[in-house]
Amino acid sequence: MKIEQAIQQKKFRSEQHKAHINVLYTAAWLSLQMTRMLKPYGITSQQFNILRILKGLHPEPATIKLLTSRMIDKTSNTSRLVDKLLAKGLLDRIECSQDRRRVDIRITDKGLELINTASEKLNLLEEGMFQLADAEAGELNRLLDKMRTNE
Amino acid sequence: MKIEQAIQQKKFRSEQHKAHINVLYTAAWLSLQMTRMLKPYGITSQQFNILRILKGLHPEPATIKLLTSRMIDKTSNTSRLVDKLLAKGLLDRIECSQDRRRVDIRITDKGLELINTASEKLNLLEEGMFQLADAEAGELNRLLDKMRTNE
DNA sequence: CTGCATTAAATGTAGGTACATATATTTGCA
DNA sequence: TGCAAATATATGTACCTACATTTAATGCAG
Repeated sequence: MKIEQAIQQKKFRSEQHKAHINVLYTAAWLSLQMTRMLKPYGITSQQFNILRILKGLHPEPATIKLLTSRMIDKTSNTSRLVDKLLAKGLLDRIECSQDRRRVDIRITDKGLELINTASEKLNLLEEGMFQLADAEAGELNRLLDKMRTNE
Repeated sequence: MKIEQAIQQKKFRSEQHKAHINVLYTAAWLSLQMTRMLKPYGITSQQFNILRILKGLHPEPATIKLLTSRMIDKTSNTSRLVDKLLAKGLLDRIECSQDRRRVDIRITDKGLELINTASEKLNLLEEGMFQLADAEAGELNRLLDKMRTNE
């Protein structure tokens, strides 16, 4: 569906303005797909994001600071998200002996198992979702990176 | 900044997967810019979205249902957002006499004034933000629309 | 013309974000 | 050494989303 139909707006000030709206709309749509897909696993997409980062580092631990720097949403409240995952037994929190301000966080076996199963589902979702050829996806990445030049 | 640096991840499963992450990241970045820009005006970006739609319709009113269908985020809680704007005197709510389930919502002069001032600021922000040529923005729109083919 | 499905809007609840501020620990330097 | 600045994490608050449920009014089939 074209963005014009999706939000029932015929005209836009410019192609740039339309692209702004289109990025927001597409991200909301992608988020919703992911939220629904993860629901049966009892985690949210932000929580999934944290598990994904921890899986990549495993068996090395991460600090809250490291997790935050790798999050897609930079203003996420990592401490509180970690609390939720801890309560579900999906990760461990160990106080760091060298620097007692820091906390080492490591994914548990239960966490690894969950993310492996959920990732398979997510891959299937992405396959159906992505109608883009490799070259098109590459161009999309280039354009998005360029859009954020003033980052 | 490239997405690889932004979230400190060197490798992605595919260009498509990278594009998925990139759309989410770019939207979060755009949202944050907008949130901060609107802060001095005392409204959030969701509230701005509602005022923008009402301005486009003015002097015609909108129902909650119409507003929802035009929102960028389809799961927004339009009733509650309208409540907030009503409390600030930026719109009026009139019960509809033909169909007493419905509520007619119209932007006030104060609302129009606010959105006109805020829009100027937003345009300036967008000018600085968009490094994309018209043709590039057009291509970005095409690719995003295609990404959501299964919508 | 009545009873039930449908529709429009509001609301309860759990989880998230944005930002300011608090708490604890470490570092650096006079 | 001692103490202020810097750093790592946690927390309070206001606003937001996702979804199920509620309330109220309308439409329409028999």
